[in-house]
Amino acid sequence: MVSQEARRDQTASMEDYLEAIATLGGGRKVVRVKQISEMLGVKMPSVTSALRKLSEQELVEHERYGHIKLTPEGDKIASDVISRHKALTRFFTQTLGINLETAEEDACKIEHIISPLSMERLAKFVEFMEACPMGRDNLPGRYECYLEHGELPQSCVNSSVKEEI
Amino acid sequence: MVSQEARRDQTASMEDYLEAIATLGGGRKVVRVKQISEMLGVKMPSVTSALRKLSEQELVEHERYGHIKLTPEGDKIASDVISRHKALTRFFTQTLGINLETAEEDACKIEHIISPLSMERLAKFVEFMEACPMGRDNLPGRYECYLEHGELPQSCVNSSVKEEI
DNA sequence: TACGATTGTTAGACATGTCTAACAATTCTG
DNA sequence: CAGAATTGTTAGACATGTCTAACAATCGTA
Repeated sequence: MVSQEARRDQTASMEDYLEAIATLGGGRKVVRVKQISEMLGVKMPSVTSALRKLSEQELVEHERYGHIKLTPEGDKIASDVISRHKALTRFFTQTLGINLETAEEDACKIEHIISPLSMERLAKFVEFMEACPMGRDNLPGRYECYLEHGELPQSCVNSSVKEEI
Repeated sequence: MVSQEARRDQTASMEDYLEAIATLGGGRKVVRVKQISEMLGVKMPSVTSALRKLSEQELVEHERYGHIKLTPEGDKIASDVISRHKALTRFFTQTLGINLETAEEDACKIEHIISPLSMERLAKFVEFMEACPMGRDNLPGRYECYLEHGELPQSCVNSSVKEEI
């Protein structure tokens, strides 16, 4: 089972730019340099510079003072980054119980460096936790309990398993 | 519950150097520039350059052609990085079933960028999976099953839950 | 102990990606 | 529709961390 991801030969920075453009341009909205700069927390010249590089690679269409638009190839990479981002965010929020803000921050960094294999497995794990009748309900509960007490007292062990079977 | 980690104001690179020195110097063994360069896959001048920076910050003791040794402060940071590395590796191998090599590679990158909160929760999650009588045994099994079949058929659901209660 | 091999250092080039300052194009509005 | 405000670009400095090439120190051994 080979996953057909877009080629991952972009730097973390360039992936961030592609991701931002895809996100901002979602509903065919016009994408502006300033929006990108604000979303990524960089200054506008950094965006201009990145757009030039991405244009040279034909991942973005951009002419001076003009439209910013992903090419099909750029969009493929962006979609891939976004799907990694989503899976990671779900893992952090749903499995680990992290707040959304922190989860997004971590996802934003890890999405660029995690191996394709680990990414695929992690995504599957999240799916599993959502699909599994035990995992969906009991496991997070038991994990919560573990977080609170630092161990699994008998009451805790018993309280959340039986009714699921 | 505030975890008292070493301050995390080092770059990923510098953390890598500290980690390598700690690992190589484990049993009071002499640490050499060449070993560090091989372990990290960089050339020797990169190591020399890094050692100078770390010396300036008093995280490493190093004089020209001389010993390489972590200061107590450097050792604190290194230990912290190593503990993150171990927890991440355990997560990837035990929870996700990733091979050790890939797990180590991913751990090596993520250890530098994951937030303290997510790191703490992830470590707890691994502990939980090991401690939980259900998690330890059944959950990985069911997850394996899910990996293989892409869903949770009834037989799969039933086969690994009942006997644990 | 002196020479050759190995290890370590220095100097300086290079790649990436950021920034500020200055300038240019575009757009809004009176 | 002209000037002001906003947005975008260019040029060039800077930080990080890598590399190669050349040189220096150390070590093992004949």
